[in-house]
Amino acid sequence: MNIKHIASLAGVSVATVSKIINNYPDIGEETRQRVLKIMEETKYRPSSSARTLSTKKSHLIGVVFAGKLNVDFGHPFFVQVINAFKKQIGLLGYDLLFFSNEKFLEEGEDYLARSNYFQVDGCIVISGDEVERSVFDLDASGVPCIGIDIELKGKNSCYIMSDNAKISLKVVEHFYMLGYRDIGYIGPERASLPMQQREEGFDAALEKFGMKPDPMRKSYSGGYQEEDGYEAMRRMIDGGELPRALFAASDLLAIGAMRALRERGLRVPEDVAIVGCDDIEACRYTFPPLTTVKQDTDRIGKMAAMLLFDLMNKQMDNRCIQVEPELVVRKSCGG
Amino acid sequence: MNIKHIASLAGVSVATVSKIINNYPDIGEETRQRVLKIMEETKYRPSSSARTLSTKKSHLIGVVFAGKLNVDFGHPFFVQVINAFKKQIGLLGYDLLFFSNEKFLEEGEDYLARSNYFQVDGCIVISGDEVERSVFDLDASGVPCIGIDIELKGKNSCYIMSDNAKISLKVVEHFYMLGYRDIGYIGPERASLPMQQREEGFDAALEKFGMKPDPMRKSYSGGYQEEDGYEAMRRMIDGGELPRALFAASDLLAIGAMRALRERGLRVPEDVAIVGCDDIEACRYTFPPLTTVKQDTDRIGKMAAMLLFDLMNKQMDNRCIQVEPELVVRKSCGG
DNA sequence: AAAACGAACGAAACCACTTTCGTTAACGGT
DNA sequence: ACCGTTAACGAAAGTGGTTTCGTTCGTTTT
Repeated sequence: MNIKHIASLAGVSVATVSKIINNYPDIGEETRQRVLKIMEETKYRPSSSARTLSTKKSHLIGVVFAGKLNVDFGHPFFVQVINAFKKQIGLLGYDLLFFSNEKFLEEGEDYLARSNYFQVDGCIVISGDEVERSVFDLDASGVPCIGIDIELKGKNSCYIMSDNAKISLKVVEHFYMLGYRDIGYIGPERASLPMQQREEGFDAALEKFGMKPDPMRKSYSGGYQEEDGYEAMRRMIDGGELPRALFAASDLLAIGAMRALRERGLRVPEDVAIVGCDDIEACRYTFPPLTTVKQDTDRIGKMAAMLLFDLMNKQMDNRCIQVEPELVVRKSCGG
Repeated sequence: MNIKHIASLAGVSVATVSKIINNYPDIGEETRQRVLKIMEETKYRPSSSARTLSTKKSHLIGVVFAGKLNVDFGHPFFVQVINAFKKQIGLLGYDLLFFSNEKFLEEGEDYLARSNYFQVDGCIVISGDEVERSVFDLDASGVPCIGIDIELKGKNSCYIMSDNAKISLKVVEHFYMLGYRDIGYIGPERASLPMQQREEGFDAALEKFGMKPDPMRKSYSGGYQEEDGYEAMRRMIDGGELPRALFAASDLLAIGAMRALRERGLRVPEDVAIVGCDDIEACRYTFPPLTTVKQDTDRIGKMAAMLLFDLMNKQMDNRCIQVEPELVVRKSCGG
């Protein structure tokens, strides 16, 4: 069932049918209704590939998980963002295409090639840790891109992330209000931009409240996982200088740290208060429930969609949007 | 940069280039190499839409989340399955297209229409709770479909789910070995097929071990969420008949039940032992860590991909595959 | 009544590729 | 020298739409 059938059923030309589909104004009302009715009855739907072929617009958004394979559907933050993004971009008439990196990595293909192949109208790129070069090729190529937690500099790109300095500020402030003057930090060492910002923001916040950063109260983790937090915490305990309050740069890190603490007979929050970051679902179910800073993933995803839409449809400057974080107080700092 | 450019650069016809791309045998080795070299240098990639248009194959798999909107990227089980599925289907050369239900629900479009529009080669449909009619239209249409946790009967469909009866059997057996003779159940009442199977399997398993099902030891939850488990547990506590062991048909339910127990001063596992189902990430971080039955999501996803591949490429009978579950012992039953 | 005009519609080129079928030339066999 | 065969390649007809540019015809203007 294609446009030709519809045309002949309605006794008009294919051009006319096409114009009706695309809301051209130069069609009489009676014919429009007649054709519409036939399309309805036959459940006709135009073919997206034929359409894409002639218009160069696919109404598809490519989704790229940048970074070593751990950033995929399993990543809680990513999942929330993409969920919100999907809702909003769906409302705007786009569908999501997930590039499968498996096959094409082995064949040496890259994201740009995939984007061209499918003629996606734009891409959202979400970054975990280190980012492969091919992501920046894509960015530089002029395909409209919006980056989450990654600095994209292409002329048709923008990027969005939480205000990470403010995240740290909020936790330090929270500790300070609770009377803590002795605050440690756990986070990955050579890390993504957001993580760097969190650490720098942490140091800055300490200063702001009249405390001074102390390298002895920092413990660097290899990665972002629970296990990494566990290791980092153990090293901090064994190192001797145990702070009374601790900011872990991700919830998983915090959860791992709590496990290490518990193993050594230390109690949260009595012996050490702790706050995480991200507000993944698991925070609510730990013991004690973890105080954390929520990244506003709904807003990030939604903004990403709207920004990308603008990027695809009008000229725009490259810019970065920061999204306000929110402290979520649970039980891991007492109270 | 299209096939015509390549052809003229190489001094051959477009037909020849096309044949080279598609590995036709009737091309001389020298010309093949020459053309290949040019394609390499120009980074040429054929257009997927043109290709789809003429071959009717898009190499795209449609992903449909069936059920009331809660089944999306936020659903842990779904996410794990789709992740494994994506890996395997990616290896086979397919990419994933997520239908955005937002827009098209409001416009009265359905899954079948979307599938036709994009000419997806097949679909994976993942079911949470109740399933809208449009899913069965898709199933019946002959588009190759594979269902996860949903019984699809179309002639080009298969479905996969965990062996839910065995899940229940394994938990009852576990409790039995630990000496419990008094086992309760929490689960949704009017529920999806897997949930029904779990409940029936539970009853059957009790009989098998010489215990008898007791309605007083069942508490039905409205849904699948933590809150639902909390409510159901409270009702059970207030109802008076508190079993010493409890099987919750999902981890979130179990986590909610644990919260209700703790609130009433009851301890897990001392006062009541509990096991959940699914093995979501949070199980590891609850207090105590939750013993549960792991659905083998890797295997489910992978099998789904391979089955769908067969469905798309050869004639096959409709059938159902059951996947073996695995008990994961943590701390919520003592020991 | 002739000219001008606008509304409604269609012819045809185009998008980038696939695939069938035909053509050509070289080669081996007799 | 002639025929049959095969290897290597190209012409052209699809595939299902979109869009430009006419064309036709009824209506208004002068």
